[in-house]
Amino acid sequence: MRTYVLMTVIDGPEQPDILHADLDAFYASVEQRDNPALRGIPVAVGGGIVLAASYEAKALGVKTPMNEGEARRRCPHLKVVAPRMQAYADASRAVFDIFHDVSPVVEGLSIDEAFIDVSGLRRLVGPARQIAEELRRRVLDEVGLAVTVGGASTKFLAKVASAAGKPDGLLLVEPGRELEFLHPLPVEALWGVGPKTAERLHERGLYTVAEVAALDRAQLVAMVGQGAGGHLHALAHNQDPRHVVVGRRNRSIGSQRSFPRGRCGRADVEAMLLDTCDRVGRRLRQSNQVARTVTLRLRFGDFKQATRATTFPQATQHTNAIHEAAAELLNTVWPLAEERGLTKVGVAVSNLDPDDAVQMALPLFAPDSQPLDAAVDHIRESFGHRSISRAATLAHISDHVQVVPGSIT
DNA sequence: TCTGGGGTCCTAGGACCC
DNA sequence: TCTGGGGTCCTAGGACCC
Repeated sequence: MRTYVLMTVIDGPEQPDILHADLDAFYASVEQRDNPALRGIPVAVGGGIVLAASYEAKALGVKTPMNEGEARRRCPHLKVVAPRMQAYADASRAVFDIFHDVSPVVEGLSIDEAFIDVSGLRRLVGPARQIAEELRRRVLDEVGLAVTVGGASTKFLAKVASAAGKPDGLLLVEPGRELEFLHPLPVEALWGVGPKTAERLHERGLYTVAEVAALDRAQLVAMVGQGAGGHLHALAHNQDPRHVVVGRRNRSIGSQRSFPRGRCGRADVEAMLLDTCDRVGRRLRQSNQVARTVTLRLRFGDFKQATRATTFPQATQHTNAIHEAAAELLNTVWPLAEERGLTKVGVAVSNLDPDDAVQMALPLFAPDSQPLDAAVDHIRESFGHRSISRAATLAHISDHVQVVPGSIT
């Protein structure tokens, strides 16, 4: 058993540009905020499985995702409350409003964390520490939640810093002292190192980031593959060129459901499939996007997973089309599912494009008088993304096109 | 630790085109 | 008739993150 000493780096006059803000034990904290009887005691949010645990519960070994029985064994006085997703969404929105008020460059990562670029604010507002303190104070005063903030010169290290600063902390890594902070940490601190990769690194005697950093890229690539190897090498040297990106779009939308083995027959599975397709379709339309690929996700009795996918020539938003495709995919794997037993069914759509771009583009070109390629190029240039990815799509929508002469140059 | 539901990214192979 | 490189798109699986 190894132990690691976490070194605290005190920030000096030089201050980092990127903050990572992470709400502490988010769901559980919202419950404790809204119900005073839950404060100071171990609380888990969930039902059957723990979705979030308060710090009092974490201290007794309750983690996510742990099943409720195990959690109660570890913590007999655990108070388990049912999730209230709407309350968490509302709290998240209020917190993100504060983030946006503090800096225009905010990149949400999930319901409870975000990167914030403060590089442009030094002159206007002040250094990172001052901004981070203000942010923490406002989130506590205005929303009633504790947020931990990490700051560093890269996104990756800012995230590591916030993890090290938890709970209810602020940890800034002074520029120039990044490796001093990073290298003593366990390899698991590196973004992308989960159980499998950690095991492979441990097998070769690598336990700390410093030990990974001492290897050259080729050695790491030989251990864990091209992508992950290069990635690990870069992160171990705090090389992470990613910028904080505003308004990133989802690449997929999905919904899934699990159930005990043997519980569901074909009719039940089909009902669940229709329900998940309906949820996915609704969210797709709400987000003003269209999708071309439908993926059916299954988990069998042995917890092995399988996916089956199909791609339409033209994008759709309709529940019916999604459901037809998913039902057809289910048909093809049903013998396998019957043989092995199912424990999960899910549907996801991907290959997303903004719907409004297609709608807005319709009046812009004249399919009869312009070559399709030119029209496609024009739309792509106008909207700056793969708003239409195939001539087939264009041919399909051209029925609805209004001709506006001279609109293509 | 007997395993939720929402995602992201990478890899590898095959089809297909020039 | 055979051989080739480069590129894109699609499917399937897997690791990882919160």
